[in-house]
Amino acid sequence: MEHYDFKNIESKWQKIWEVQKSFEVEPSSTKPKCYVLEMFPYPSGYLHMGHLKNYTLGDVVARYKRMQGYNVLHPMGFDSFGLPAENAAIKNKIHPKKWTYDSIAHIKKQMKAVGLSYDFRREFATSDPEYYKWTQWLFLFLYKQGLAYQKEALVNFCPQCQTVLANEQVIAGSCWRCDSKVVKNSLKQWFLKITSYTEELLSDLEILNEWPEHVKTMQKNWIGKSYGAQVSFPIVGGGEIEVFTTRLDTIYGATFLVLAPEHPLALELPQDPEIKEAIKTLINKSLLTPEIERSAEEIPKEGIFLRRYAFNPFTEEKIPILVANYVLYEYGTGAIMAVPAHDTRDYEFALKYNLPIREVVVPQLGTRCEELPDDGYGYLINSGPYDGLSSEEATLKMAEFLQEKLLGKLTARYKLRDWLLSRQRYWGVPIPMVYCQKCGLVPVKEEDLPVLLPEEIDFTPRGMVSPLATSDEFLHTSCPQCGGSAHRETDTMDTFMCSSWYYLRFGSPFTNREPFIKKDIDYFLPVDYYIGGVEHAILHLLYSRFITKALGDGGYLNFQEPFSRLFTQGMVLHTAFWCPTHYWIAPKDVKEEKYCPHCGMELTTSLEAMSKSKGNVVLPETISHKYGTDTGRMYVLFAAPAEREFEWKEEGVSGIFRFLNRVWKLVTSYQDIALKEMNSHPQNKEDESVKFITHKTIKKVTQDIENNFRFNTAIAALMEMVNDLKAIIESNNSLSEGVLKEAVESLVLLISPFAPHLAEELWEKLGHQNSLTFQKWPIYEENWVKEEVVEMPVQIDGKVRSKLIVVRKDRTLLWDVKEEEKLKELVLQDEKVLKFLKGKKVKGIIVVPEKIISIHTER
RNA sequence: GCGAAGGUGGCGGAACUGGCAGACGCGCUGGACUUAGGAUCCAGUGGGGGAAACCCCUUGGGGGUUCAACUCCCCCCCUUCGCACCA
Repeated sequence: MEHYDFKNIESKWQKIWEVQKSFEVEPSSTKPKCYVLEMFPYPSGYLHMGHLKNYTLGDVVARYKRMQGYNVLHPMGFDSFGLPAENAAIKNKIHPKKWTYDSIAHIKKQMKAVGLSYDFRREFATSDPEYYKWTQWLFLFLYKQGLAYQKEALVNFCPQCQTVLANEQVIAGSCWRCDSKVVKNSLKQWFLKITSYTEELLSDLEILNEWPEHVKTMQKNWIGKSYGAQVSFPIVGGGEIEVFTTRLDTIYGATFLVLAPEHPLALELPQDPEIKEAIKTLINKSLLTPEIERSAEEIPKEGIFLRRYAFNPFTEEKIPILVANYVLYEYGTGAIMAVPAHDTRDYEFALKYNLPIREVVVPQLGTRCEELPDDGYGYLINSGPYDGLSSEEATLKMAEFLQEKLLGKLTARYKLRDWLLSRQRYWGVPIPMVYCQKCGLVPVKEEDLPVLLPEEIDFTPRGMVSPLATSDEFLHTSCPQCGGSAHRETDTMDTFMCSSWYYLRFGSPFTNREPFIKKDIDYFLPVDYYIGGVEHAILHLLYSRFITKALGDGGYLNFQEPFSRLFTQGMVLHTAFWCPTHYWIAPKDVKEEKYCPHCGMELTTSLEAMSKSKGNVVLPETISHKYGTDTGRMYVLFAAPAEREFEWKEEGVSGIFRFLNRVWKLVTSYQDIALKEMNSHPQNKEDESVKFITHKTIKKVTQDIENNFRFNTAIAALMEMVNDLKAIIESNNSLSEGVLKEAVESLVLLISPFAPHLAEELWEKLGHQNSLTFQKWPIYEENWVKEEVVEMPVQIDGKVRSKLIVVRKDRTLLWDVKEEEKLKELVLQDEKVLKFLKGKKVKGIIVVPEKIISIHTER
């Protein structure tokens, strides 16, 4: 018998799919669409097991949906602008462009070798001028909508990467890429006004029913809405300080005010030059220290009294004004009312500087707080006319008072801030703006796009200035408005801009006259299944949602949300080694157990997500060369539930390979069975068993695919099917061919999304002419998913003591109530049951149809 | 500190709205076929007791509800991941 020759089979079918253009798709007026998208990769050399898992998840859905009759859009491309290309280029002295496109070529080859069913005609890289032309167009669109603006701002700067970072890219005060501490610098920067959409971004989370809850929570936290009040405190001697508080009810306990060091009033208010100096020192200090050290719990609170006072509008007392490092300028108004009795931070600060503490909210009237600070809600004391009110009532009453006196009102604040777009780096999309001496800031004309990234350039990072500024050819241009001499904006865009709209372009990549043809987008979008890692839960997804909404308001789109269904897959982990001085050490370089090859330091071993930078990648080829890519695909799906991370281990792979071989042997023993016309109606008991196995499996696999990517159990069900079929076939020769044909064909169809090459070959061997890409997915008959004979366990006092064999009526209904009574009689005649009931008194019998019979006795 | 997810054999993991815990796979043990097998096939495999029939125990720990609990309730422990001076 022919053996399972995966090498030839795989290349054969990959060629056929290519020649037959199996996966190319166009909008159709008759077929319903399904848009399956995996997050496209950053092309950093090659694909590893983590990518394989991600793309296979999508591929299974895509292939399944095709068989269900959907017109499936399944595209792929490359997120190819960004830092690593530059870093690699500097390190290896290759141009980022060459490095990037070499990478892309290699990765594409790998993708094809895996048999991913992409429409490669739609492929693009975000660094293609044909694509970034439209990214620039998008920027101009936002600019015209008033959603892009420039601002001198304190920005997060990473000294290691030599670039400005968005707030989202600062993780606990460190750079998201290299972990260096981030410092603050002042620079004129481009921002996108994502805050115009804060409320929509928040409230539309409600309609994303098919998104994982935790991702929505993360976005909610990031947007960070909090309800409170803004209150003006009049300054003694004129002026006022506005604060934001979520605890208006505690305002009688506000015994001092605190300004952030950067607050403009911090330098204006004090009259004493000594204090001014001290404040300047404090400002510098808080700018230079990273926002928060990764593991350090807290920066010690430091403050300076300005020797100025404000009136508490409620108590009308004079309270001191201070400046302190624990108040953030970016949040709220940059100033707070301090209520030490009911806020831990204020309490700590008050103790240190000996400021008054006044308890104003108690848990129950007539009691006192057990311990201060106490940030719980309760009832007011020491609060004048508000005494005795609950926190809630008091807040409303106090707000009325504020409104009357025009001193404030209830309001909400958000943590979300505008998206800092500018990057002082080379390998990115040039921002299409021009500075004219006469006209000022002028957008590049649409017909002059793209503003090409110059290739001959020294792209080493130089800190606060983009490398583009060193290219005279790029820099000097004429003004689009007056034609006079002008120079270009030299900053490039954050690469999240590139990935914030790529899913739209996939729906319509063939036009070079507009970013996309609306009619095509109307058909294919939104994305039905979006699959990728949780690491993009905030940044990429929030930006994409924002861009979708902005384009929608501009009339370009007619849907609210770009991704209807989101699936976050668990990462593939592998052992990695870490040296405190030499960072990640590739496992292949670790010879002496756990010692750094460079310095001999002891290495830290940990499980990490596979990534090139950690050196712990395993390539798909290590499996496909030995077992074939179908085995590799199936293994990453079988090893663990799709949403869970798992540690890569090669040991388990052979199990899948053995299984595919069993499938091969089983199916090839029925060559050309498809050519015969046969009735699949069962003729005998064995036929019925086979029929039952078949339909039970169809049901299970279908539901597992539909129900949240439960591919691991779907594959287990297929294994069970094969095991059971083999057992029956080997012990019987009375099986009807029609029933067998149905079983074997179903098996091949069911396995095809997972192991498409094998399935195609077997389908052909069975005698079919056409590729099974568009074969109909099998449908189970409800009649045949339940076995006729049911074995019911009998429990006595909670322990299984016997089993009762019951025959189902008409395959559907098990029994009616009368028969339930009969079963009770029956079970009391059972020998084993009688044995265990000896000397006991039966208190009750419970019959759960299809499940169990439970007897309990008096105890 | 706050929030979320999770803890089941030697390992990865199954178990639908409470109904036979350990599906499926790896590994391991024994056997068959073999010059050989790291190929294939068959059998066994949670722990303990017993010659056996069988019996007892077992889903992080402790309590509870129920005829019946991995599943529900209360308390505690541990792990992972988010957020973290956000007023």
